Amino acid sequence: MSNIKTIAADLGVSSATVSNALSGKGRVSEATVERIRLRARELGFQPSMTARALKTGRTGILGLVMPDLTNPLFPMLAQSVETAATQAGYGVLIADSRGSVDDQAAAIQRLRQRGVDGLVIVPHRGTRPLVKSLPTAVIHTPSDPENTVSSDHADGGRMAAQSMVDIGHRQFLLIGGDRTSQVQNDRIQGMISAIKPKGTFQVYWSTAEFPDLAQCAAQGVTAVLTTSDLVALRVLSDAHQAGLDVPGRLSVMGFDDLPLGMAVRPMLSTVAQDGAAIAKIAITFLHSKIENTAPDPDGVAVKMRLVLRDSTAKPPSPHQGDPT
Amino acid sequence: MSNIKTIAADLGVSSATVSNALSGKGRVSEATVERIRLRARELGFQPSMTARALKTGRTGILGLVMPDLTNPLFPMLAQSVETAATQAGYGVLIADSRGSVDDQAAAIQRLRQRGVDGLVIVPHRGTRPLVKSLPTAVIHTPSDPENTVSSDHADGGRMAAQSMVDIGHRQFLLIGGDRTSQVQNDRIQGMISAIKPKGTFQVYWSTAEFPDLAQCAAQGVTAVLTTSDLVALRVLSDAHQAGLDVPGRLSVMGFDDLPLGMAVRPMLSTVAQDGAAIAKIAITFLHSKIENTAPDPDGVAVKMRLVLRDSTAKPPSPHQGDPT
DNA sequence: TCTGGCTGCTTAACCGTTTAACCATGGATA
DNA sequence: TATCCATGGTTAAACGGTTAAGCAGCCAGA
Repeated sequence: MSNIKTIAADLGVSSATVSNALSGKGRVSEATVERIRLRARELGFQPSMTARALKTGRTGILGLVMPDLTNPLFPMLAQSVETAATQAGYGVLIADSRGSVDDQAAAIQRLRQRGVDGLVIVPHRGTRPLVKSLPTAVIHTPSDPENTVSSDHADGGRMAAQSMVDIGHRQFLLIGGDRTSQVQNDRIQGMISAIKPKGTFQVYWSTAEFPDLAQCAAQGVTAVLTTSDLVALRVLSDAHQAGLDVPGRLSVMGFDDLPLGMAVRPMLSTVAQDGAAIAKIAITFLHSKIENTAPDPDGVAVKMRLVLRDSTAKPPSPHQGDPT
Repeated sequence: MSNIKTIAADLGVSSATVSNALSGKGRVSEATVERIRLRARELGFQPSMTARALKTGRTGILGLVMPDLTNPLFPMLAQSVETAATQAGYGVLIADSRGSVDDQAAAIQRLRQRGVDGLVIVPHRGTRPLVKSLPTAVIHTPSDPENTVSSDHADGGRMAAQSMVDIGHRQFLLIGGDRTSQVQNDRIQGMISAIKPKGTFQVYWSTAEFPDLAQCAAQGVTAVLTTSDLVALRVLSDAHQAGLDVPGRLSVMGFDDLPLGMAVRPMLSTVAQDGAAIAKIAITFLHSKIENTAPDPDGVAVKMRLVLRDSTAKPPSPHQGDPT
């Protein structure tokens, strides 16, 4: 492997000059810079990140801590974060905190030992990461005071519900996945805020009790809003088994725009996160903290995008209503 | 931050002794080792991975290269790899090759620049990674000569099909996702090998043409085998819309055991990968290559596990058969 | 008593960069 | 002509570990 000294010796200059030429920092003549660049290219010179890290104290690596890598959102986030990080010149080290809070702390500890320059944390339900003396971006939900940037989940819920209200729905069923999730609570609250002025709703949490769709429909419910595509899929299945046509009789809205939404028929209407935007803001935030330049303070809540597909439609017109 | 010299100065020994004591390498008296350990603990000493890496030429980091992080299998694999790597004392740097072959090369290049000690590659469709002078574990399929370790996809397909043959199915519909995928081809071949002795089959590739289920059923097909849960989900939906009861009239088998399989009704029968085993073998392989100790040569093909849930059952008995 | 080997440490080089400090040269300015 | 500054470098010291080589002291064996 060629290093800075090889090049220096080759060209009869000092290694400092090579370093300066390549980084554009010191005072080196244009001609020398060219000679050095050329030789470096010829030799396929790759600076040792390790040596640089040792000297500068910066590894150029960011840690990505997620509660559970099997979380269906992980791929999207990982990809977005990786892309944004790469663009900003960082590498991404992953750490799975495997659900437990202790493991989350251990994972952070491991990353820190590896000398990461900063952390992107998707916090474990109900925990404060508490990372001291290390730049940290928390991706959670705007209602979390620790939040750095995230989707505006409440607004996403609101949009989803509002779109249904707008086309005539009045009686809603809201189904959350896990009642301990702050994100899902925010989504539900957003939905409620849009429904309240004109309609009625009931809330269920699927981990506790899955509602009887036939019964709900009989009572006049025409739209089911969920906090996750996975829950919506279950709703679609149950509706079928109950003989309720979707979207003819019942509209079903998912959340998160998972790949399954395109595979199921009817294709799921859902609310998508702008992972790219979130990741970019998070990385930019970290970068400015690491370089301690002025932080970019905007974009804490990233707008979600309503994706209307085939599982939602106008409610059945009243004269076709269920006679029960 | 305390370093090895702080401790050395504190205790009146040389930094070499501290290094030796902590790593258990040189000759240090038991008493001194204890004193050093104690002081290190007191100071919360964390050795600088960076400095160690510079001297030893080992970063203790592995790169994980995947064609597409939004691939539904990524979470499982990432989690397993992360777990196995952590256990072996490695960190995991991720790289998304975003589908394109060029990007895959670029991703590998980036990882190499960061000084990773080895690579776990899930190759892009139809490409040879071609990584020279860097320990590499390829997770693909046993039929790929470059393969280091992977699920025995063909055997998984065989198991899935055999289980259906065993309970009486004779006419099969096989649906692949992408005909250019070697993994999916192997699965299909495995299925065929089990069906051929006793039954008949047709193969479709869903990216090209999705079969008309009603028609297939009319022609006597009683079981649909897919190469992915996502495709199976589509089949389930279509079957519903065609009025074909699953599993009463049609059995549907997925592949990969994605989370959606538990959310849909009927719950999907599927074939699961043993990600933990694959990851462990891959990491062990890399580790032995890195330390160039004798490699552990077994376990190239990891057995898959048949998960029978509610979407598969005996075929309808002949006297209830479709009269058309 | 001398030799040899073991024990328990120290010394110092080294890994490959970065960077502060210094220096020689030449041209412009006073 | 003496002074000053800009230019284009060089030198050497870090960064924080690892590790080969060396060395003093001690004990055992001959």
